[in-house]
Amino acid sequence: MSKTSPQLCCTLNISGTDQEKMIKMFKALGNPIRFEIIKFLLTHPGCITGDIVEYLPIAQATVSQHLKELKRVGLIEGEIEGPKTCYCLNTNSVNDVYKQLQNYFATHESILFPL
Amino acid sequence: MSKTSPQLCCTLNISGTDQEKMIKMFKALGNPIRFEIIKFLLTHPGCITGDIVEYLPIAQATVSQHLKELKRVGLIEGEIEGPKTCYCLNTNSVNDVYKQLQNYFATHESILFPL
DNA sequence: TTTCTATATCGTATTTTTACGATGGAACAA
DNA sequence: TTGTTCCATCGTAAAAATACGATATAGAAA
Repeated sequence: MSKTSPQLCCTLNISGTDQEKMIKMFKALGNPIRFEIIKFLLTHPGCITGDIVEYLPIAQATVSQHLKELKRVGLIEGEIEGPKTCYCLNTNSVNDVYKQLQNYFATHESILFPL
Repeated sequence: MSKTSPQLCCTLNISGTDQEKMIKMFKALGNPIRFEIIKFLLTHPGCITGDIVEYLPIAQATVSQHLKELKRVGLIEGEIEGPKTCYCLNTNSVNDVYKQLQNYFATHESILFPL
């Protein structure tokens, strides 16, 4: 390619795009603790912070920090109920990312599924 | 759940498992530069390091570092050809991760695809 | 009211990531 | 041989992530 079509430089000016959202979600899922939280919420929808803290081998403050990050990127939602907070997956966001991935695979099918 | 089934603590002792591999790939894909490299390889299979360096707005050493990381987690492969290195996606690994994701979605279909 | 419970946030220490220039080595060209 | 190109690695600086104890706050209970 160096000697053929000189492709324009990639600028990475993609703030707010779907791709950027997907990258943030990948990053969030790329941490073992946060991945376990997502898995836990799959099997325990609507549980409270304390349940997750009890399940994980880390301090409560750290769990809270991870929950905040998962909420920030849109993977989960928290609903305050009195002194507790109920967390559940944001299924819409999760589905959106999954659809984007499916789209990537469909678009580059011949490369990703070689005969 | 706090008052019902006391679930065992998650130990995160998952070294070498498929899940750990997937988490590492998520982490690798959770960086904008590395995501762009993967996208570039989708459209420019078999290109050399210099092509990627030319495309991205960062230094050659940094690109090389990211390529090393993508190779480490198994998303790409590099083949040395004389003084150059040809990179391409590891389609097997990519497909494996995709299949795992499909499995997660299928297993928790009722939660992830609410009516 | 006071006390307790649940959880978010603060402050901070440690580790990891990211980026760069400089260097080194391997293969090709002259 | 010498010089050049390509690219990985080294050394390092800056930024971000991760973790914890301590604290604050809001609601429930006493």
